[in-house]
Amino acid sequence: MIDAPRRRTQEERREETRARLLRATVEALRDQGLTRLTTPDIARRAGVSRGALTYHFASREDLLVDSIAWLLDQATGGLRKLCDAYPAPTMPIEALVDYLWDMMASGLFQVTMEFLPEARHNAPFRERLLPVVREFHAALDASWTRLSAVAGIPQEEAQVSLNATMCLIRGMIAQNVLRNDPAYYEAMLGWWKRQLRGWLGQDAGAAAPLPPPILPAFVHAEPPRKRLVRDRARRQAGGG
Amino acid sequence: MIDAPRRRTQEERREETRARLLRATVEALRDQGLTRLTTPDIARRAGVSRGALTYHFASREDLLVDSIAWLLDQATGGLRKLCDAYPAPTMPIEALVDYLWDMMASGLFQVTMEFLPEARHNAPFRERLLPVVREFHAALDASWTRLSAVAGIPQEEAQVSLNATMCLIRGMIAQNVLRNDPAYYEAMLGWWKRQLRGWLGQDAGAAAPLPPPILPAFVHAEPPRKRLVRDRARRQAGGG
DNA sequence: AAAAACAAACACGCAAGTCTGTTCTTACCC
DNA sequence: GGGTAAGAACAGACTTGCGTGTTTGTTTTT
Repeated sequence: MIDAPRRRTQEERREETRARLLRATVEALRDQGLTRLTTPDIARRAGVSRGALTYHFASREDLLVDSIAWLLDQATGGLRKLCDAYPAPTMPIEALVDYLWDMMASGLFQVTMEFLPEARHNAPFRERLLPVVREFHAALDASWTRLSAVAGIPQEEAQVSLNATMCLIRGMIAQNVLRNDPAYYEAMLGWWKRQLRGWLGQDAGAAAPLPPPILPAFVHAEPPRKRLVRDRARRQAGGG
Repeated sequence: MIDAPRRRTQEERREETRARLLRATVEALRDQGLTRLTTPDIARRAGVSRGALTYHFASREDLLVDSIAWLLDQATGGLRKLCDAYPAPTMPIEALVDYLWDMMASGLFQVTMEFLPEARHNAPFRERLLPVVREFHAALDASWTRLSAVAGIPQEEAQVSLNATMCLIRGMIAQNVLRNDPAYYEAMLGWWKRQLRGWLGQDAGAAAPLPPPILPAFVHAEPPRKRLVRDRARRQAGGG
């Protein structure tokens, strides 16, 4: 027999629906991209009606902003947890770089690449994003400071080299879209780790256990084609 | 009196119109972004009719691909010219980094950020872009090799460090969208130049004359609002 | 009973692709 | 070499599809 849907408080209903929508939006953003991000799609993914969506979020843009904030919050939390995992001993720099890479490459920067262009051309949207992103950058800086403290490294040096690490990772992920060449990136990241260890004056360390990623793994699916490809969709007779 | 429009050959007409459309597309892409890139807009910018556009390019996507190829060709040419400018003496690494930064930040990577998400989610589009981008990457690698030769540096080392430079620059430009902080990037780039000079075993060099940028300077205008911002467009009574 | 939460139908705008008609070049012919 | 037919190049109207925001109606909780 099927349980009748348990009675929930209004707040429970509200928060669950909103949470489903936020997560669905981020996943759709990563898997389909911003241009293919439609409110009917999001509602379907979240398992709610479009009416529920429009009830909780007045516009698609509102939903977007809140979803991005949610994602960055998750990332901040993971980062904090990582730092907590290395209180007294020195954090192996390789583990840090690997963690940052996984965090960015598995979802965070994929999603960022989706909304950055919109932020560039849509001032109100950008303004709403700025405080959210500022908070994330502050969390990064705080992490670098904590790490430099436990490792006994000049804070200035840690800031610039670890922020540069983030930029390097961003650039690598961006390039990866049109240059899928794992060896290239592995070599570059390995080289970078060696440089970092030199700057920060560390010896080699063991690999570290990392907190789990925020989103489930992404498989490149490409479901129904939209818009931009209509002319390419003509099927050729024959051929398998 | 007004000159009657000079008689042009079909090829001249064709090439001029196509060139206007390619350039207009790239500029629109940079100034308005891919989501706001409409064929009526492009035609207007190019000073041709929409009919002319659709005559020369069967689809918006065709026009996009050709425009990107054109842009990357321009960049490749500039890079080659830069290398030619430093045949015998050692290229000052600062000049190289500055050139790459200007090239990427003034248009190339701005535009790239626009179409990367589309390439990620649109396989046919991506496949058409791959050979174009491969050629660009090959031109980069060739430049690194040439530079390493004149500078007497191990080629391997030059490849990885200069490709890393490109990735670093990409990441910085991406971050710049939501962290407009010139001092931050200047410091990072300066730090990076010092590191590079160390690896490549150079002394300080004078600033170099750089080839001109591909596109005219961009001023953030944000003309008519589209789509995503409709709800934000409500004007408040009063206020200046 | 009232309000919050949800559901679904409606209307508008817009851009891409298609199509039909017009102007400009070229090639051919006498 | 001038006139003309054919085709390239251009111009603009039309059609369709789709996604957003809106609105009106229903269920659930208070």
